Amino acid sequence: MRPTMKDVAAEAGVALKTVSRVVNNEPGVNAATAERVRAAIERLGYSRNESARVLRQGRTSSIGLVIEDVGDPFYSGVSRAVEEVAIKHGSLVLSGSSGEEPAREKELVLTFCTRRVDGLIVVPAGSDHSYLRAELDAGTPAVFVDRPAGPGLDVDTVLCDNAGGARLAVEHLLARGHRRVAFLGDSPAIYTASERERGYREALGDLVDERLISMAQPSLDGARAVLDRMLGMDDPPTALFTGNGRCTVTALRALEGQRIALIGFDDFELADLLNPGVSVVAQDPAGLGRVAAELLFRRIAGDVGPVERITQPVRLVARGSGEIGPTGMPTG
Amino acid sequence: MRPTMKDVAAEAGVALKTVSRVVNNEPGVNAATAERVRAAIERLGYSRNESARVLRQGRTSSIGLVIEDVGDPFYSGVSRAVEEVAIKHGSLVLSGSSGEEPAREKELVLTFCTRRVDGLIVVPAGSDHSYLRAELDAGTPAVFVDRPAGPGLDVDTVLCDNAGGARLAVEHLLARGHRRVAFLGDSPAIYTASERERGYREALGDLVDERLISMAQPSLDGARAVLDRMLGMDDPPTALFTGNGRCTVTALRALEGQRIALIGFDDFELADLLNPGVSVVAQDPAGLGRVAAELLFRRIAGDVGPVERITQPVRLVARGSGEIGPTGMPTG
DNA sequence: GTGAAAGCGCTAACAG
DNA sequence: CTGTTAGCGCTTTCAC
Repeated sequence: MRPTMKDVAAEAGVALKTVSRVVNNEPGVNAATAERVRAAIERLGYSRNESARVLRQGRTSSIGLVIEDVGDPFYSGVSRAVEEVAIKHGSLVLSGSSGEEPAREKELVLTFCTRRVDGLIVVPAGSDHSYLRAELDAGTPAVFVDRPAGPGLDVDTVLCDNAGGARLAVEHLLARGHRRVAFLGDSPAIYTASERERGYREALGDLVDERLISMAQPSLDGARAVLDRMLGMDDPPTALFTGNGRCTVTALRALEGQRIALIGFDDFELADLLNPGVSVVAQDPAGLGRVAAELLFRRIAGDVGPVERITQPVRLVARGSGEIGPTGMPTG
Repeated sequence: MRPTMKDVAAEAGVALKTVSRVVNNEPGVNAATAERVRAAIERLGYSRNESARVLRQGRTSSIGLVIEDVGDPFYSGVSRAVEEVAIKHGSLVLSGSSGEEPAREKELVLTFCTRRVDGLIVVPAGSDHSYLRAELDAGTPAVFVDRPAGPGLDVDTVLCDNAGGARLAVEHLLARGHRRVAFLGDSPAIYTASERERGYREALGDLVDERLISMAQPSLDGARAVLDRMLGMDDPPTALFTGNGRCTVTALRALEGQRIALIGFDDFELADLLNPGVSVVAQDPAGLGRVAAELLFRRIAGDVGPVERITQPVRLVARGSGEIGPTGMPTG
């Protein structure tokens, strides 16, 4: 169907290998011959079959990316950055969403391996990654992003400072006079959620009140019930710290305009347009993706240095909601 | 390095082909033999090299997806849906962002073709797709999404009703008494932008005033200047129609709370949380992606019916900003 | 400079 | 039920 190198060789009246040389810009081909080959390629509309090249060379020039959900702005930011770096290295990206299901994560990773990707970038959904051991041993490097690999797997990891960010947020609220700070986080099974909870507890110290902590998948009704209960207490929270972007948005909807200090983990588009603007602890998804991808390509290129564990800083972006005082009035 | 079928065959004491049969679940293998092979596979940690299979079968079980930017929520929605459908068909997705650059689009498409993807889904950035002719002729089906292919290329296309949606928005404003409706759209070189402009003009008819139309890349300062100019006129607009999600957000920022009726094309997260809620013409990115992918897989499966041009409906979501009257007061 | 031959790991086609 | 042979399209090796 499609013309092959053999066809081009016949058309140009040269040997197969000469075509290969021209296609790969290898030196040692007479300029006139090369020109004849190029003409034949043009005439036949030849394009190299990468599958055959891959089979022979063992390098696919592609990497696998497993994230939680491309539809989520945080992960699509990571995605975009990874793609960018991959292009720069002449590599393509095979990507898939795990939807927070460990089985799906495993399936995607193994499928990518079966395609012999040169490397893997994984936002893990599960906590058992023993299935990766064989692939790592076979020489496929992997970098974990946003969450660490399960126990027993020593692998490059790029995280952001979850606990530190949470401390930052809570300290910001404490400095403005709050003593009753509630926490709405995602399921503690998720690494980032439990790390942020840890930072929250560390910052609050003796002020921790278990009744002000709720860790669960954020549904609107659920959040509403939780907030109603908390705000109905004798000593209700005067501030709220939400554990990720989805929690923040859910909480904002559930609050229905009730005025309470709020800081959310994760920045989101339009946070500045709400009234008051939503103060957040901002991560840098693009930075996360870029650093992870660059590390991966270093490994692919043969870097066998010790396992790296990189923590990216986060920063607090004050927009108003986090600067409301315990009495409901804005503070410095 | 990695074990091959040959290794497994040796380990199990059978012929290569028997291993192949077991790996592919082909019938006609003695249960005991199959078990022996499976044990060998397990022992050696064998996983099939998909590259070799691809080379032999000519099917890569992968499709290429070219969008404008994975980081954009609209396109990541499309992406997610495509991925979903692909998984269902046992296919992987190679994806890349064109960043609205025709050269990048072409490069991505051709790279995917060189990898022999089974099919292509393309959100075109450019308007010349003659480079695709050879690939289509070679039997690689393609579906264009969101925007049609350039002239001369008869190919399956899934669009949404851009002009109809724009009409819907403008008529909604007209019905509430507006006579001065401005339009802030993206560059008219982009198909969706010019289609929406067309719908806007059709709905307004004689009320069109060229001074109320601005079509350009939406920068914040640019939007601010345009809006200042328009709102400073003797007969300023009382309503604004924005041509896509980015334009809407930019306009909202530029307006800085100035109260004017507004309807935007494209829905966006948190539109309901702003005050007033932002009325929009909502597309269905997931639907767009799903329909396109399903059509593509029908083609890959051999459907050679006539070229399809599918238009997806849009719907108006009233949230408040589009229901402000010419005097600035809410209307029914 | 150029070319012939071998083989990457697998599946298709046929033979036993 | 099992095995043998050929060959997908390319790169590698070595010979001319």
